[in-house]
Amino acid sequence: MHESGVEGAYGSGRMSRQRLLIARVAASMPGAFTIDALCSAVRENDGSTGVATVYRAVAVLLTEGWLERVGERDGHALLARCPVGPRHHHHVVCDECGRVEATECPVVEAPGHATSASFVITRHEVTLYGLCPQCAAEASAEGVR
Amino acid sequence: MHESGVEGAYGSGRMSRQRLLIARVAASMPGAFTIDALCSAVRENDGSTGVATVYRAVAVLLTEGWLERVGERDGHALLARCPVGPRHHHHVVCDECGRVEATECPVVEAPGHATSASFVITRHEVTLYGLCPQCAAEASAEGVR
DNA sequence: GTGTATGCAAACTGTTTGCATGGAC
DNA sequence: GTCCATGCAAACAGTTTGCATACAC
Repeated sequence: MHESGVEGAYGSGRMSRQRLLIARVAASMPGAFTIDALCSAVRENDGSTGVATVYRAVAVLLTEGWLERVGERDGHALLARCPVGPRHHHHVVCDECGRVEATECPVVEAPGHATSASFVITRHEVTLYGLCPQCAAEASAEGVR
Repeated sequence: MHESGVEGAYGSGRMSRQRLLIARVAASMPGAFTIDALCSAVRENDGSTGVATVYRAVAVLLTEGWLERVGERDGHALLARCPVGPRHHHHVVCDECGRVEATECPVVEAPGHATSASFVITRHEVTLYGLCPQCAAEASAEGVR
């Protein structure tokens, strides 16, 4: 594997053992994750890594665009390594397993849209939630049981 | 004025001086507001009202559906009294003054949507941000100046 | 060698909870 | 009269910061 592009993750910042670990763990997450899930996973791998380091690293990864905020759950931000890059897109989050995929923008920029017609829309946030193929299959199996 | 429907705001809960004040202040907010903006506004009106009371009241107002989470700014939830009611809808938030309006759902439920096709979408969150008519007018006036 | 990243712990912010008291119904 | 809502302060969770040390470059 090509290390998932971990090398440039911190931009011009220095690469340390901890930062490498944090980026690797983040990249290996199956889907969206909260910061403290990341903390746990990192510390499980190396208990000597402090939480502050994880927070600082994540802040850098976010400003570098290597990680993204893709939504939220129970008031906690959901992060994910998004392969799409800076192109305009949104995310689908699996409510069951947290898997995240990029999706095309489902928003109609209809100019005559009812109440919003008088607003000048500059940006929008969209997150779709549901079940990924695997979880959907399991759920329907449960239902039949 | 008809008190903006403050009477039923807390459902079957009891109405107190503080709760009445909190609901009135919330209803008088020009647009979306954060909890601590509400706290400040309430305490400005009656310094003896504790923050805990505001938080507890807001929790009730949210579960009653009298208030709604309409988005977020700097990691803080934006709340607003939404006149639309429980019908499916979304919000347009003015980045400048915080004014909020309801808008029709701009999401296309296209069944064949690229990557999300394999996901079973159960819900979505959409918030539009931009400038309300007034702020847009002011902004363009600034630009011309 | 220089300067950034780290670990630790303390500080800090926003929110919730326990408990005795006051007030709504 | 009963029970809910309040105020206060303490507890709490999540996050950030200060500082001395370790390490990348």
